[in-house]
Amino acid sequence: MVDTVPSPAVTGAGVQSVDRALGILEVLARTGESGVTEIAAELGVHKSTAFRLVATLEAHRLVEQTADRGRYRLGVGILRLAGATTARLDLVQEARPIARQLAADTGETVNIAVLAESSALYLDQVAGSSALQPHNWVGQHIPLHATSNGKVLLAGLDDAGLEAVLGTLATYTPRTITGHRELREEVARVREQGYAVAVDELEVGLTAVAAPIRNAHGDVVASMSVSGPSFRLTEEQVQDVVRLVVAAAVEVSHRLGWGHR
Amino acid sequence: MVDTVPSPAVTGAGVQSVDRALGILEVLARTGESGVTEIAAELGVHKSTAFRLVATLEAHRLVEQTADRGRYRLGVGILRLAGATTARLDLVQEARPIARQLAADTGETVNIAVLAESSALYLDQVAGSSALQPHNWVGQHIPLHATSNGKVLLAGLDDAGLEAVLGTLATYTPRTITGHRELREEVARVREQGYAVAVDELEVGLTAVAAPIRNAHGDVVASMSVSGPSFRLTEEQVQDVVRLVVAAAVEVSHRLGWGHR
DNA sequence: AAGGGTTGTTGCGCTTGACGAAACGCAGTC
DNA sequence: GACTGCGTTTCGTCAAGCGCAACAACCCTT
Repeated sequence: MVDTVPSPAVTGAGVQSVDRALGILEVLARTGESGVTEIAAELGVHKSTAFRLVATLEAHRLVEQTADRGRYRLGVGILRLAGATTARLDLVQEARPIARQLAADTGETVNIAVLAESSALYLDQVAGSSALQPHNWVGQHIPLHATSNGKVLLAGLDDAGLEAVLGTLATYTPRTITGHRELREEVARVREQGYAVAVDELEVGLTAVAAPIRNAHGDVVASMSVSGPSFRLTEEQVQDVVRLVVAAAVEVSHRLGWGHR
Repeated sequence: MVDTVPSPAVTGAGVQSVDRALGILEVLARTGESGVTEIAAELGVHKSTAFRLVATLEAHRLVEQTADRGRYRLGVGILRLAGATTARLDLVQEARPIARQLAADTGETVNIAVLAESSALYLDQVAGSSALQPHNWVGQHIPLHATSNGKVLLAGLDDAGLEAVLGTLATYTPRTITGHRELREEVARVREQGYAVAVDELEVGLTAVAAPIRNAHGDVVASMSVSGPSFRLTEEQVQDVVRLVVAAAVEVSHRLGWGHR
């Protein structure tokens, strides 16, 4: 196969039609909703081709159309697959009931994240009781240096690994840590105290507290966080939340075999 | 195309290779982990075909292999897509058309409520066809122990959470459940039968039936109810309404990803 | 160590199945 | 009412994907 066209959205490896179909899923994930013509243009293929691929995806419930002759968006089949994906991760299985309890106790949203290729990958989320809820982070890659989860995961690395993932540190808010030296100091602090706090570092008005989850060997395999609007998580409240998050993370760690000699 | 083999797992509609690739995802969702040979047998295709499809899926991170030459399982790309899906999946938005249909079928008012800090918060309401209509509850906080919606939401909690929200139980009518023990029994009954009924418990002359709405993890995230004057919702009518409400709630749950496995 | 029996992986022709062009039905809209 | 946009359908063509078979690691048992 030769690269005749730039083909912007398609990686171009493997079975062509499958490759294009998966490209459609990615387009829909990015745009939220698109028409056949729009998708075809994005992939650089003919309308009819895009239509046939979309129809196949629709037969498997991976996409659905909004009206009888309307645009397309991602469907519930994706959620079923996602459920099966997390079901096999015993980390999520073990952590879920504890995360749910933590969400109930704090009234805020609980997230579980792992380290994946220089960023934090969010595996699971339990919504807090409040009507005001943040958007769903599950499946998203989030910068390590601007989140409480990320700092906990960084603190779990040794110095060599830490160095490897530190590239340029993007600025999200005035409070984002952007200097290598400051970040290293912050990571050392997290390591020492066993938890991390991030106030307005990723988004102004967003506060989060995170603690490490360890496996039987004591390695930090994941991070559990409570996050909510800064006006609800004031400095004194954070102190209470820290205790709860750390206790919950320790409980999960125990379930994963940590601390049993 | 002729049906040479039964081809059990594949629907057989649309673009063949895409259809097969998506079939692989479904196989992996079901088995959790499979080898190329196993997958090929399941789809009724040659090993090499299965391998190429799997490799394409892997390029998009939808599947990943356990070791360098190992079996395959669903990958993190699925989670990423799921994140984009739930971002667009609003409970109210998904439930709206179904609630409207339910209101049309029953002729009564349909409400959707979530749990919010020891009370039921009404998110949406679709008016029934009758001229006699209750006032609009949207945005109001309603006691959990005196409504069908509230009892469904209580039934979705574990025992610890249930205990936490049970304070003093206010009396609204002679039929309001006010004893902790009776309420616990009622909640247990709701849990078992999958729906709740409240007759004259909040207001004399007001009858309501509610069923739980679940997310992809099976958690009860909301409750959907049909309510109307008790003289229209007689005991026999309630039986029909129960079926309709439960069916509607299940349909909404499916749209939110519930029902895998 | 040597053997058979598994895996997952890779070239290679043949042909089937997916592609693009164009036409179609249906909504709005000027 | 012609026009323009959409999603959908049909159809002939040809290359893209398929099955075959050989390959390379890995387990077993011998």
